Amino acid sequence: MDIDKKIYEMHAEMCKIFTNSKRLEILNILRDGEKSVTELEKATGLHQSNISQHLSLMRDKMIVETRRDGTNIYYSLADKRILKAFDIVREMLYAKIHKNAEFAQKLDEK
Amino acid sequence: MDIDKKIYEMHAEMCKIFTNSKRLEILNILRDGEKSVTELEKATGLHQSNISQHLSLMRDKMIVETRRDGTNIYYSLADKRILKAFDIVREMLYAKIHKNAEFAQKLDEK
DNA sequence: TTAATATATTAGAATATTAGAATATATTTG
DNA sequence: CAAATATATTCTAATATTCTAATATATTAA
Repeated sequence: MDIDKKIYEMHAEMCKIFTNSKRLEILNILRDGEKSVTELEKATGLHQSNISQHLSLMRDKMIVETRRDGTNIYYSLADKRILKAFDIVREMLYAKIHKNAEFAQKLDEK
Repeated sequence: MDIDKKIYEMHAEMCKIFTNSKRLEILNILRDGEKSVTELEKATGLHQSNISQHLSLMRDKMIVETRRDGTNIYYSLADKRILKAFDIVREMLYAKIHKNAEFAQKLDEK
């Protein structure tokens, strides 16, 4: 298969991970370093099974890595470069929000 | 609603656009500048209706912009910053491929 | 106005994703 | 070994996404 197509598919596949706001929240919490499932449960308020599902998915896709310490399992980012990509998207979103706000204001002025 | 949650949701929503390899291919073609639907049809080999659907979606989400010239409609990127994010993801993917290849080679050596 | 070209929309079947409930597994402590 | 704690897995109903084919709309040229 065409190598370019393959990369597009891998890219699309990776982005599927980022289509869930809870997963993005989890990843953003991991920005500061590894966290256990329980810590993530407290930080997000999600059900344990649900967090575990999200983490399992992200581990399969090699977005996060794990380290066991006793009964705890600590999750961390496998490649911190993803944070840079997230930051760019966030910049774009803020710009979009700002643009929309300006547009709304112009409508009000009429 | 919590502003952070809102941003995570917008981010997730935007990433939905990138979960389709055809859309990523289209966006990458637009890297070089605006293209008409027909040009994109030729470049990708996709059905016209399908391209139109993808473009319509990306236009709704303000990822691409349009300009009409006669019967042609030219599509372009609304915010070129997205390309930088794509490049980071691609770097990560290449690193992952490389890592996997090394691992496979170690297995062979045994 | 009619034909030709470019683009958009709709409908529908196949497939994928989600959260939560229930259950299972693994580790430590007593 | 039994109990307690932490984490993982499985199942299911609801919802969302995909592509193709068919049809519709818009613009230009004759």
